[in-house]
Amino acid sequence: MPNLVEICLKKNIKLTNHRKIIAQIISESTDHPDVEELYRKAYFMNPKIGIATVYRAVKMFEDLGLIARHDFLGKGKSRYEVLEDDHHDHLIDITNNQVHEFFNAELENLKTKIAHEMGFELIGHKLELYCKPLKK
Amino acid sequence: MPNLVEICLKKNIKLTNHRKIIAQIISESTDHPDVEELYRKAYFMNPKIGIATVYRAVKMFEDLGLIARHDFLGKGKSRYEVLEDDHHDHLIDITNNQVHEFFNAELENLKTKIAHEMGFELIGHKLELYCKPLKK
DNA sequence: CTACATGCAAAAGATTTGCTTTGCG
DNA sequence: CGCAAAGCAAATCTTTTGCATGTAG
Repeated sequence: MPNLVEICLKKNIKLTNHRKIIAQIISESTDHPDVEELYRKAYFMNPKIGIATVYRAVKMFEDLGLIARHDFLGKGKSRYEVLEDDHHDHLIDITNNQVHEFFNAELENLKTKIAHEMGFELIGHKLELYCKPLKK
Repeated sequence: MPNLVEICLKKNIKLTNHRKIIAQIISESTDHPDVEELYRKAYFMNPKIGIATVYRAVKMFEDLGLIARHDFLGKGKSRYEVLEDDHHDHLIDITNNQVHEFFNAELENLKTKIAHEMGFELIGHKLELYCKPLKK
């Protein structure tokens, strides 16, 4: 489990107290929280934190490439997760909106191969599988 | 090239004049237009068309499963394309934001297989490759 | 006449920004 | 003191909605 605070320390990214709290909350989350949820938890830790600070912090982390922003199902709301060195994709259970992460090497190779065949170098990628549970 | 107007006729979906214009514009587009672009072109065809009608029309077509909505690069703006029976994915050239479509059977099979292995039935999926051109 | 579509403007929801204040070196 | 960060509220941007009007069958 990657800790955003440690990552920032390692990269010499200075964190203010407010940003440290926000980074910690993102790190501890396993459910791809949105800004509202981050704000609620940050507010609980320190009621002096405003929502604009949360927005500015996630934008900063995103620009630094430390977290990823998602908008599962195109609901128009950004949800965040710490970016680790490895890459993973997302499977969304549409019956309960739960997000499952997975990694598949074959898939990663195929992505790169397809891009190459089309004359491109793969920089980033996003794959979301929308599913419902198999009936037994 | 699929024509949304014809698809609607075939499915007994009644189109008003305004919706017919909007459907036609979507069909003729190859560049995944956003609402603003659709509205501009529709307005050119008939200045009595309001932007709310465009929003209502694309929502209707989307709910009917006739068009797909994308938000490439998470810019917060919806862009549309006619949904054909076949499925394709998107490769976005980040140097000029151009969208290239592609289809890869191996990839499609792999998606289904991964979902199954995780205990799910694949309903929908979205894959976007963000790339830059290979240097020669 | 009835039901649905539409225009317009207002509302809503997410995010950004301007400006002033705060806080830490 | 000096500068970045943060709070707050206003602004912005996309999309939705309420309501009165228009239109087709």
